[in-house]
Amino acid sequence: METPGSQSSLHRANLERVVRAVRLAGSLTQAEIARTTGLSAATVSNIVRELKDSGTVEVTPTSAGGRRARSVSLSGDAGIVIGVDFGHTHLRVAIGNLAHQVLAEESEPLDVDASSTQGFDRAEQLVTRLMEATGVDRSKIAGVGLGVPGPIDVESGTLGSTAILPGWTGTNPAEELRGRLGVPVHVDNDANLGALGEMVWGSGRGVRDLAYIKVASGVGAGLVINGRIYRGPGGTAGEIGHITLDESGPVCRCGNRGCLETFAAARYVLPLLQSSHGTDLTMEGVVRLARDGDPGCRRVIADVGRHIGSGVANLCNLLNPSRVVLGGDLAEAGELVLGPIRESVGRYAIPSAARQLSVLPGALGGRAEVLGALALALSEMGDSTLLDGTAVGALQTATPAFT
Amino acid sequence: METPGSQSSLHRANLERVVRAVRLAGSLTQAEIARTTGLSAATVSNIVRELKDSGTVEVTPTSAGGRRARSVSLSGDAGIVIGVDFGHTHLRVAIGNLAHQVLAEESEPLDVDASSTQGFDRAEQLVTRLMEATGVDRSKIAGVGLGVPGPIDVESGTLGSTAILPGWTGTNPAEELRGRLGVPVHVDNDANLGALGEMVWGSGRGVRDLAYIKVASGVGAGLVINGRIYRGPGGTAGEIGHITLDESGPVCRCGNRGCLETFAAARYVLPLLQSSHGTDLTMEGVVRLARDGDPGCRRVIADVGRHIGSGVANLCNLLNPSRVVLGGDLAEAGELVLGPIRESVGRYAIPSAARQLSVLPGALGGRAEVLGALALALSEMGDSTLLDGTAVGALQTATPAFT
DNA sequence: GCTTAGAGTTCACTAGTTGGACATAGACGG
DNA sequence: CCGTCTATGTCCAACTAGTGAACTCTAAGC
Repeated sequence: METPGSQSSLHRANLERVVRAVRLAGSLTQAEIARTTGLSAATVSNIVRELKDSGTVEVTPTSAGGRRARSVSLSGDAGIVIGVDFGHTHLRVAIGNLAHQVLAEESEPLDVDASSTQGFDRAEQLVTRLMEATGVDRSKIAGVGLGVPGPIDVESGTLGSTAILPGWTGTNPAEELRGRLGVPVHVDNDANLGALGEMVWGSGRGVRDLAYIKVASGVGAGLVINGRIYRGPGGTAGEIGHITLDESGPVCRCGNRGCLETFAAARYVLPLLQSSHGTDLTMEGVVRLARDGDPGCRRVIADVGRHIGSGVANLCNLLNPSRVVLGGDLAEAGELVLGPIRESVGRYAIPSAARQLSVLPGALGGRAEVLGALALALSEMGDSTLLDGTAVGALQTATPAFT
Repeated sequence: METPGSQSSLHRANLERVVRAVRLAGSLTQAEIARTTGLSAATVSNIVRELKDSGTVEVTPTSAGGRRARSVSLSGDAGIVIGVDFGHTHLRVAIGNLAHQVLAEESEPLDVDASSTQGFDRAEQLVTRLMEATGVDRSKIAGVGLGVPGPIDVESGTLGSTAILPGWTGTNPAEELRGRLGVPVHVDNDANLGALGEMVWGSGRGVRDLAYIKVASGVGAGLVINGRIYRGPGGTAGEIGHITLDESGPVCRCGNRGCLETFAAARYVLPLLQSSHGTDLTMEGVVRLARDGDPGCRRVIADVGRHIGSGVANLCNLLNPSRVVLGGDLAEAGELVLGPIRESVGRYAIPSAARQLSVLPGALGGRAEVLGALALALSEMGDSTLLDGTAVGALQTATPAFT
């Protein structure tokens, strides 16, 4: 069945080429498809017919302006994907279609200490509710992307260190959700998904090499290299939170001293303000106070920024990305934290690496991870879900918007 | 002419598939080619005939053992590639064929302060001499890989900071050599080429993600990610020498303080031994003395190792490679330096990242860079030199042994 | 209303892969 | 020593799929 060098494989590649072109552009006429893909008009004509028959694509008879151009676009209801994001304090679900449009999105608070069963129950309920709200049939689900706030082995789907999610010890979140929803579930950690989300929909659009730094209760980074999430052979790439900034600094939960995390993560930073600002402060609260002018909070945030900048400088020297996107609660602080980051990067990175680097706040806020989960589902579907007429009848390109 | 989705492109892909299979295996019968590539026997038959006619491949009429299997192998003289490596104190040239065999190799001392013209003259002479020694016709040269010991913009071929190679200011080494040899020249810096060399022929075989750390007069790293050299959008990835280990450490030539380089590079380390061991010490000398038991040299090398280990730990946390290969003069120290590196990595990297990391000495010694230059020439030839019957008549696969 | 130019379709042609038939040649057994 | 067997490589007819050219269609512009 698999004939890797045959004409049919060429045909499939051409189908994917067309779908990718349409997805990137939103909608195109056949002539435009022919120009952008380099295929001949005749071939495009055949391919579009085939895609139309399989329901992957919609042809709107008359378009704007011109002579008689029929515009081709991905049919929104050919299939949908679902993104699920478990955070430390929330659960978030989004539903999108193959055209990269978000149809519905909702979040609700969720206690970290909730048992995993309870978490999955809530997730399933929320998915069901949103599916009903959008009115799409459940059989249309083509895939699910799942985000968890901790180290996870993408291959096996098992959680790494379970110290972070105590209630989840021994569970396999992807398997769990697959069992409940009956569709393939792809899982990754929150930093990687944030990177993916910002890359497809947010501050990382058009960039092939970026680092997404998420500062929350921990500090993590999602790395995009050559347009793809890079996880490393062991799956633990991006652990920027545990690079050493000061060998004799505070002891970190990882067992070392002076990790970036001990200078930047909420659990180490908030206590600094306890005596002056009370004990029930959150990172969000600190950011809000800082924006309102509170000098102590401003100082703390600037210090955090400087330390993050040191870490980012090391990252730049090693990887030389063209963009760094800051996510997590801290990103809300805007220039209050970005300024010090840029300053530190300018000081500690070699000039040629820092020169063409831009440091931006994430454009998606807390939505980055769910949307990244959507993107994960879309991209993973890529080459596995073929258009074999059956099932969703959908045809997806590999790495949708990553070209 | 370029029809990205046509049958001819499929045909070309199949040609490359066959050549790649043959290259990886050394020699194969047609039936074996059919099995490994998944193509049908008939197609293989046609392709082999075509390749034989174009001179890319040789068919030895009778092979070992079996019925009547004719074994197919790359014809050694279908085309050759040349690697040229400029070091701080030497010039090295190697000649190889398309079958990944090194035909000749030679090095001679070269003063860094030599004018660039003199350097290129010497390189041209050495190439000519080796070509005569191997008896291969000059027209067979398919490509040249060139290594320079400093930052270079691979796209434009221009040298970056010329502080390191003062006599070379304003030259474009690739252009220069292209002019003299009349063939395409591809250039990269020494660390990247060392990584490539070790990956194809040395300690990095079979690994898709590795870092090659070269410690010489400076400290640099060549990163291999997903089987390809990663240079970063700005071309300066791998600058591990300038990650900050100690914010109040010694001032580095880059303008910062406490860079890894100030603890590990020859120019900063050798002075430590001046008062006790005299002034005309080289890194090689220190390594030799250390191996012979000199306690001062041992201590210095161990300290260097510990600092390198700190840098490598940061690199592991960020990139999580499966292997780190140590190159440069320092690698000769073997366990004297690798031990402390491993120890530091174990201490400063998070356990899950360090767990499946192996730290090995380079297997190629000072040859890593030239051989990497060969590999660069081979891989760059890949998709640009098509088999259009003309010229070398050669057909190369993209990224020869990197699959 | 006529012309025109770009859009999409049809058709004959061609490139290229495939399965099956066929020839070949060594190995094995009698 | 000879027939049989088996795997190899080649040839041929069938089939798949892309392409250029001719053709049709529509709306804009004069």
